[in-house]
Amino acid sequence: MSAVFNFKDHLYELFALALRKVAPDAIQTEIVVERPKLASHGDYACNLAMQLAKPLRKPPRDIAQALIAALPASDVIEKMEIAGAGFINVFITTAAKQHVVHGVLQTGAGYGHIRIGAGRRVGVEFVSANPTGPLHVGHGRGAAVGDCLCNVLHAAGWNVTREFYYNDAGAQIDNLMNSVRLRSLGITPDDPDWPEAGYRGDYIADIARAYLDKETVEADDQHVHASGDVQDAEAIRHFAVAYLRREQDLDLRAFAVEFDVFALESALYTDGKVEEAVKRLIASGHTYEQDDALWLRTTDFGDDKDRVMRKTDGGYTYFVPDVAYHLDKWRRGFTRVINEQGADHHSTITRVRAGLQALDVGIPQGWPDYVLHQMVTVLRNGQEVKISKRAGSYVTLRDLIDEVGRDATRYFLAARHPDSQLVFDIDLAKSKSNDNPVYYIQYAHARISAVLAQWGGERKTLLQTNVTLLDSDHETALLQKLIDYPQLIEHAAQELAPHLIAFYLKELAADFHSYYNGSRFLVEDEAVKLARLALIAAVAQVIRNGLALLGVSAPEKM
RNA sequence: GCGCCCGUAGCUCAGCUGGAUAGAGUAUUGGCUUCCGAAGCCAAGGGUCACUGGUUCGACUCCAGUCGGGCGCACCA
Repeated sequence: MSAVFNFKDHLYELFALALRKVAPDAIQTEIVVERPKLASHGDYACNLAMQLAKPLRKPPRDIAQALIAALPASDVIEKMEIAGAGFINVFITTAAKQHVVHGVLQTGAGYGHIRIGAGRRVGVEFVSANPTGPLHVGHGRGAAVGDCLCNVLHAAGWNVTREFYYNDAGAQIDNLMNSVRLRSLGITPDDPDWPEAGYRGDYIADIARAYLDKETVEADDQHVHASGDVQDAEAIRHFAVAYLRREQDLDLRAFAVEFDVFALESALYTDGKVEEAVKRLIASGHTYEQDDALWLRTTDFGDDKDRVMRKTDGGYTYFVPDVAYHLDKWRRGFTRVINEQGADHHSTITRVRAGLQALDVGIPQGWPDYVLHQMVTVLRNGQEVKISKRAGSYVTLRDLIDEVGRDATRYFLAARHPDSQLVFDIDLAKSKSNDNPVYYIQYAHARISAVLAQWGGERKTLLQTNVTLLDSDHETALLQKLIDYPQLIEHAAQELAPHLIAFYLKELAADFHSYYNGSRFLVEDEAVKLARLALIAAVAQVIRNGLALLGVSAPEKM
């Protein structure tokens, strides 16, 4: 298949050649080829002439004229126009655009897969909830954004490893153990003796009951039997962590999110990785003893004050195992790592990066990358929802999935820029009507499926269909939208912005619905019929591909 | 007080590394089905892009400051 429909890169190359001829002394000038907002401005526009106006000291329109004259011939270009201050607007021939239909139908689920990742490895850590309670809506956002990001990076040609880190060591786990122990002894959060920091949710009582009933839970490929002994703190701790890990796994499964690696904080201690990292940091000379504690001079690496590594009581602060953990990631060969976390963890970034720099093992500055998502508030009947019976003080992910379904939950949590605070409107997500974008997109897919089913022909017929009849406004708009899809993947992967997929799909669905209302497909004229069916089959394919990236289903009937 | 994020239509939000007349959904108003799915389509109204200054041929976009909202500022994790 020799047909070109990556017109953007194609034009970029042509303009680069023209630049060499017109302005050999200014070949470093950045070339930008973009899609204009208005159709009257062509399919692609280049601002190179305006960029060159200053170095060449000539009017941009004259330079544009020269660039056009110097541009190598291309049979995909219908015409070029100079517009505005000196834009070169390029119009692509409809014939060239039509090739995309066969391109999509031939590559199928692979359409949109590009090679910018070049098979390089990237480790993406997300969710990483502590095993101290059920997953809540904030974790859900992390799961939806992180999973979609992984899918996008995979489509962009990266070799992605999904990783979940859980803190099964430290003070909060002591707190969990203690809360379960007290519950086992019949003490409730209402009791005056209940500790201030104790976990209060109903799930603590569930764990205590299971422990007393000597249940067995299966989590992380191991079976943990409860002894029922209320005095055995270690046994309670072990059981409680396993119990909550199982619950979180069930939540993730319900959300259709899978991980390749589960990393345990406790293992970093038992494997000696924490000790080793500490030794390296001391050897690096960036540490010092003060007030019976060991400090890391993070101010050497841009922090605003130094941080304690080893406390007076001999324990390490949180970021020390975190540094050890990231050293381990580095050694596992992840030259690129992306951590998707809630924005409330922001303060650790500087510390972890500083620790990694202090190790002096060749880790580049600014490694790893972070994607931080802002807080989620949940709305019902226009009121903010805070209370969940199970969790005590927040909305669980399971509640949301049960109430509005997996598709809508994933869509709504992934469809916003991670930097923006998110309002999750339960009533909107539940509504099976025109105000719900998930159904709007799925409906487009179901409509196409229905038409194709009614036609009843074979898919391979469409692969050979003559598509030169596709030239109406609606049809060329859809062709261009399909052409844009691979560039969308590239953009979303570069910007680490999975929400762009959701917006694209809404636009694609809108273009289709508009086309649908103005056209009939199962018409008498066989050539027209097959051409239109081929087009909408390609649209359905791209909707499927895009929804798959979001982890949302593409039903044939609704 | 310091750091990070945000501020775009009544509401929820897009706006790509600066580009041409700032967009969508929803809500409001008015239209469209003898025919493939009306969970749809078409149209209208709705804006000081928080504010001020700067950089630029060009600023919603970049920089500085102000105001407002969120999060974080432990020898917690």
